[in-house]
Amino acid sequence: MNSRSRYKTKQKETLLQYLETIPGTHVTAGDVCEHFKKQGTTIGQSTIYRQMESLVDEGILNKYIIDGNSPACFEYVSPDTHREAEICFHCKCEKCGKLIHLHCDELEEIQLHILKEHSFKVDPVRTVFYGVCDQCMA
Amino acid sequence: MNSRSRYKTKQKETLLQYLETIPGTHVTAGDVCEHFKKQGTTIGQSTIYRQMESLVDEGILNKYIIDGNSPACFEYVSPDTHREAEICFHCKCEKCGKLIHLHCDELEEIQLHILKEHSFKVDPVRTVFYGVCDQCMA
DNA sequence: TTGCGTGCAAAGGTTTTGCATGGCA
DNA sequence: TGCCATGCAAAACCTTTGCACGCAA
Repeated sequence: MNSRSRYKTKQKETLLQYLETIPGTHVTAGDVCEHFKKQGTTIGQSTIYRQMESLVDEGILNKYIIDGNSPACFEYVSPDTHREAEICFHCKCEKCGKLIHLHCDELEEIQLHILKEHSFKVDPVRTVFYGVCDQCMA
Repeated sequence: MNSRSRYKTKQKETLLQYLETIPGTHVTAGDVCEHFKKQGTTIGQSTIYRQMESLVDEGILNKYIIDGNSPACFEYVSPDTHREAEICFHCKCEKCGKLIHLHCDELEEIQLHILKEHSFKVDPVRTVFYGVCDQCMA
């Protein structure tokens, strides 16, 4: 629940610059830490956790909790695809663990349907469909 | 990924007996541990975690992940509501914590749609829609 | 100068695992 | 008898927090 940051720091800028290069990709906080470590750029992990959390609050990152034990996934949402991401669901295969992006108008209708008929406002960012992917079905 | 248990043990029976008394209630693994500790019945926590995980595999328990840091929630599903649960989705309000059961033909179509168009077989028992209920919207 | 952001290390809490023992079939 | 389940403790894991220092405004 960090409010929007007030200072512009080198770390925050570096982090944001990196995230902008991987739109639509899922990364964990650990992934990001490792990226900077390999690159030689050192940003403390607490800073990464804290900054990413405020980026979520600012709507620049989406945060997905796939399952309780694996780390949370973050995804950069560029300003122009922001609206699109609002109607993007995720599917998690319970066999192989694969995470699939689902992008479909029909799913938008579902949201509307549930809202109107069942008075429930679904949050796609939080919601994950669990099931089995085609490869694992065979 | 524990497969169905083969032996019938006292611990498993005790655990199941307790869970049957609280259908529709959300409990964490920790809650269950504490319950037995207070009651004098001692079941090791590893056993509780392991048994509950296999009960999930057997479809006797549902497991919900509310958010990554808080512990996972389990819910007993009685046999007679089990079949219903197969075509029943759940909505979890993120504000008040209320759990809503959705039974609707349109949702069945969605499953079919995702299966045919996106080659993903959704498991309704595992899948939870997160969002905000009507009371909390006001 | 003020106080926010950073970084390190350590804590926090949940869940998993190794291994010897005990119980079911 | 053979093998699974249990239980304890410790590990593993992700994430948060305390505190002193440095840097932005």
